Amino acid sequence: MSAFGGFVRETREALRAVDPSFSVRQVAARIGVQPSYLSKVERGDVGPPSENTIVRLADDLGEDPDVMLALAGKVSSDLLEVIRKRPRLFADLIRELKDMPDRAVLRLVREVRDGEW
Amino acid sequence: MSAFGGFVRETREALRAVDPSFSVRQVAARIGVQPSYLSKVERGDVGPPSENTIVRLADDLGEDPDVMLALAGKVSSDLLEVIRKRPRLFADLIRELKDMPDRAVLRLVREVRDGEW
DNA sequence: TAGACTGTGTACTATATAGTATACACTCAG
DNA sequence: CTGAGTGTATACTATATAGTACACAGTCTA
Repeated sequence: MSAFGGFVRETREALRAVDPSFSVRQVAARIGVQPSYLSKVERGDVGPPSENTIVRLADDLGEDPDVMLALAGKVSSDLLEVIRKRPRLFADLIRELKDMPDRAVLRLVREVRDGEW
Repeated sequence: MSAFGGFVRETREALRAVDPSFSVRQVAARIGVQPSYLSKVERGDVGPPSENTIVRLADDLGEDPDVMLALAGKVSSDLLEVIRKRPRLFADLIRELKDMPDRAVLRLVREVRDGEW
């Protein structure tokens, strides 16, 4: 049971407990894959789905797509594009922040967002 | 001629003008691929090589691996790992910085590096 | 003019990615 | 006791990735 698969199964089962439309079949139908495939994904029988499929799944389950992509060992392609456009700048920044505590990075995010600079 | 291939060819040719050991054959031998493959890569006849091969090539050519990976449409796997470990934090930060001018991001990098906070 | 280079064309390959399609056994409400 | 719904096993596939192996024609130089 992969980290990704386990997360999907638990999240979906929790939703199913209060809403029967969160069966494997119905979720699969909504996100546009075969039920057997979603079943295999949940049990880690196959690798995680593509980015698009993960995003549709995250949307259906009400979960954060970036977190679900991370569980699948991926990074959203829009973030990759930002880095690819200015690789030196962002590579330096990310490596610099690699070992910083969450609160330090969070403070940086807020500073940038609030334009305090 | 892809962006990546063109860059490799021009960089290698420039080096070859002053050092004959920068022929297709000899570079290919040093980085561990077939000469015909490197030739095809340079002409964009095939897609860009794997991350490992790009890094060895960047090393041999004395170029920045992050820049060469970016030209190949890729992002270094060590950066991906940083993001994957704290996806919410880094996704927010990167999206926040997406449209910021270079100097603003650079200032941030320096602030973090110099511990001015 | 032979030998040692140069780059490149052609053909092939192994592995991964991202699924589909169909059929099967089980459960549970009416 | 049936029929609608549940999850899953099995078999198959199309495309991409990341190259290898070998042969070939041209050039340069000693």
